[in-house]
Amino acid sequence: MERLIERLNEKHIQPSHQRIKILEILENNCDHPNVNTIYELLCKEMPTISRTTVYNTLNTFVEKGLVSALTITPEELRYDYVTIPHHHLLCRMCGRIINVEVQCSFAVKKEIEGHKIEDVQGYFKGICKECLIKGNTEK
Amino acid sequence: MERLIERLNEKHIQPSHQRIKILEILENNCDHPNVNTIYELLCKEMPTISRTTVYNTLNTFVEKGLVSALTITPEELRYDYVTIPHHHLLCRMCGRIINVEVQCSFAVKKEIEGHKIEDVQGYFKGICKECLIKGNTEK
DNA sequence: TTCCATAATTGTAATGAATACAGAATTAAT
DNA sequence: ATTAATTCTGTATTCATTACAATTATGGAA
Ligand SMILES: [Mn+2]
Ligand SMILES: [Mn+2]
Ligand SMILES: [Zn+2]
Ligand SMILES: [Zn+2]
Repeated sequence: MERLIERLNEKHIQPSHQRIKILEILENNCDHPNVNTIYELLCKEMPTISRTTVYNTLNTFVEKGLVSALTITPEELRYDYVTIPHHHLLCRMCGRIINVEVQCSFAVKKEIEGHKIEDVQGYFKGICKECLIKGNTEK
Repeated sequence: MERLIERLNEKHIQPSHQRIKILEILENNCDHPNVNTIYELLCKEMPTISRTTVYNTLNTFVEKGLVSALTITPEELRYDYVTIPHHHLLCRMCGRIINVEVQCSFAVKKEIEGHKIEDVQGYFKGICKECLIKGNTEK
């Protein structure tokens, strides 16, 4: 709680109740939730929250570099509490996005073929370990 | 033209006029156009084409593995005539998506940390070479 | 504490990509 | 030519996201 307020202050974001709660949800949900998932979790504790507030807050967080947005699924943005670059796996069975440790030599380059690089995203699509174990392999 | 029909036949897609034209546009536009760009180019030669046909056709192409769809921009899908895996650069100034040669050792793996890998996408965000030369570096 | 300016939140309307669907047109088979 | 299947078209719908204006909360000055 104090730690969350601290993180908000570091990025010069006013720590309102809504913002603290949204950041807390991001911290506790490592499978990169979308706006709707965040909104529904939020409703349990803040029944008056507005969907617009969730959108506004997440946009602010991304602009200030507090969290990152992933464009992996075509339908919607997914949000990531972690901003240091890392790769992801999108499971086509359960829909979760899972962090993957990959040390890619190109992830640190600032220039490739004359183009200026500011951000790197790497992702895999497939079936996650848990779904494989459950035999959850065809829909 | 014959080559395009050949490619459609290989994938068991009936080579209708619309499909041939759409495939031709994809072949001639290497910056990974979206549906609207394809539609507007198409209108010049086929004024009666329907936007729905563009969507249907591209969905068919992707399902049959003739072209690939890129989820790099959050707004829309971008389409790629090339299906063999390669990396991309999204230019935040001109919006083009440019192919980048990167030999990533992870792009060929079939399994990572217990997860089954079926597809790999890697992309960079930044400013393309042409925009840098033009000094087109701040919007 | 009270007042005021600013920022944050909310609800509704609007936008825009993508899909659903049903009828029209085209093509292929008989 | 007739029929059946496929493709194409236009419209309506869905859904994520943004625009906007009104309301509420916040923080500082008096
Ligand atoms: Mn992550
Ligand atoms: Mn490409
Ligand atoms: Zn899974
Ligand atoms: Zn550019």
